Amino acid sequence: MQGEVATRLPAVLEAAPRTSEFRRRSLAGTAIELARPAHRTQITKAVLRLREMIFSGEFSSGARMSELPLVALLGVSRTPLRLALAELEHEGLLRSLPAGGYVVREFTQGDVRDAIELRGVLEGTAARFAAERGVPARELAGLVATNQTIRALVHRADYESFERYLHLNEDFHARLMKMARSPLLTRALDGISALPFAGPSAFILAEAELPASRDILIIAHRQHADLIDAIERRQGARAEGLAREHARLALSNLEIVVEHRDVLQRMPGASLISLPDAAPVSTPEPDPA
Amino acid sequence: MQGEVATRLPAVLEAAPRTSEFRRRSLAGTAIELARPAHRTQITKAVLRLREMIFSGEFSSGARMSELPLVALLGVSRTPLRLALAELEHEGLLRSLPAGGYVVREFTQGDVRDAIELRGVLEGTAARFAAERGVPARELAGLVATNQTIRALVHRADYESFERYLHLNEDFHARLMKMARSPLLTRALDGISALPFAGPSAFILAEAELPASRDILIIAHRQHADLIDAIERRQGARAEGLAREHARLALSNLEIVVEHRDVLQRMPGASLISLPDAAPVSTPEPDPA
DNA sequence: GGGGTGGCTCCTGCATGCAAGATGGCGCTA
DNA sequence: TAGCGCCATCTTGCATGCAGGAGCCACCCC
Repeated sequence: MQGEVATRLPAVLEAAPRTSEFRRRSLAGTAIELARPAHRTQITKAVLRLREMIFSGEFSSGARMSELPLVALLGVSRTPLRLALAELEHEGLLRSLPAGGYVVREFTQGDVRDAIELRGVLEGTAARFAAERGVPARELAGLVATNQTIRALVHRADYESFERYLHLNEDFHARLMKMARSPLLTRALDGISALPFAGPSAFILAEAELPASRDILIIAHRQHADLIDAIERRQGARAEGLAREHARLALSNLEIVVEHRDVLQRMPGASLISLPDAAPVSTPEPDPA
Repeated sequence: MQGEVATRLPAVLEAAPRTSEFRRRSLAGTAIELARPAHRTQITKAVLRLREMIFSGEFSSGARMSELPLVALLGVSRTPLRLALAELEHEGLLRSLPAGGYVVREFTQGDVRDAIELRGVLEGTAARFAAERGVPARELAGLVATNQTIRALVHRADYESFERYLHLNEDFHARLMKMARSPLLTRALDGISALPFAGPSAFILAEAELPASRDILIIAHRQHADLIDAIERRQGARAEGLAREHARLALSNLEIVVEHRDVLQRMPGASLISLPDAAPVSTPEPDPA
């Protein structure tokens, strides 16, 4: 089984950022990307391509993002490229230097921990808002249906199921956020979930590859169900606590994954995370550009 | 007394956004502004000026921010202006249109409420982090000293004291955030506090002008003290709850202020808030540009 | 031999010209 | 008279040229 898993992993690895991207665009995110579906503008073309390259580790963290090489690489002019770089800085993927210019940002393991905790705080707030303010029955039914579909997939091991699980999980969290009816909260959460390791499906990859952590899917499903129950019963504090704990599942996965560096390094955005002891990533030379 | 208050109010109104600006720059915010102190670049020049104009209500919410008029107005070229507009969009002050271009964003009273609640959630998380992770005694002493200085000002009614209070209050909240030692949390909070009505000193103006709400300063001071106590005792949940409730003081002020439209309309950023029933702001014509 | 200084090169920030698309108004037609 | 379509203008998106500044290397002086 492990063999088949390893064989089909690349497809899943490709799917993950795309799913996340879909969520970013379809939910709230920057209206620019929402309005221009594909590569309508050079800016979005550059943003999408750069984000993909950063996630896939083609730029080491700390690498300088000089404009002229990127112009040659992406085929866009400097003007839209600069807008794209500014966008990625706001997303947190790049860091601007005092003297000008950008470098790929580096994240510590503590940053990852905080990002996950912070997502729990914000999703907890969303769950509390939903419980306190009430949710139309129809909307709640949609959430229930999503989770029931998830239930059928939890125990299956094939990879079509896994991809569907990823999508449904994103969908569940998106529906939950929508129930809060708070644009500012959505915006704040998007600012966190834009980081590749902070989204609700970030470390799910580990659950697929490492059978020991597959139980987490069962737990996650139960937490979803309890969350729905709490919202339905208008139990705000319980809903908030459940959502926080639910996010902390990713913390467990983080710990599992740092013990299995090979799994971690195949995750999108792994090259951005600097681990304290071991070799950071594959390439020994940090600055090829 | 009320006379003197009204006479000196404009100075305070001018001071408020400047203080907030200082906090944004000095804390974490966008590294661009941190690196270039004054108007080193045309971008920051445009951002600062536009933000000031939006806060002071020179653009009505919904007004289109066309580039060429702004170029003539600000004396910068279109290239840095576009960067500045993108920056303000990320701050949440502008909204981008599907067809291109930006308009000044409009906020409902519910948005204001959510922003305040959200600030409470994030500051609560900061307080919890500080309590859970521990704070060096020296740093805690600094927070105590700040709050003791505030204590001396709570009962005074002159406006030098008031300006000092504003500054000290910002300082207190900045120190608290620093104690959390979480760059991502700081970033998330900055994303909320950038909104003119969401910062920790947003509605303090009401407390100065309306004697009935002056008690709130006393309550706020006590909450600060309790917050310090909770952090010192490593009581994370208590610290979180206190910080949330502390933010909700601003909700009280919001309610007070919507009853006194004249006070509200002199606040920075008031023109961005659409109130459900009454006339939106002073100017009857929404589009002077 | 080491440190400081001068020059050079690369890079970013800014301005402006051009083109495509959207929007609004006006006129024509049914 | 109302609706539709076309045209003109305005506005944004993009590309490129230019200048200023920071960083680096080499060379010279102490």
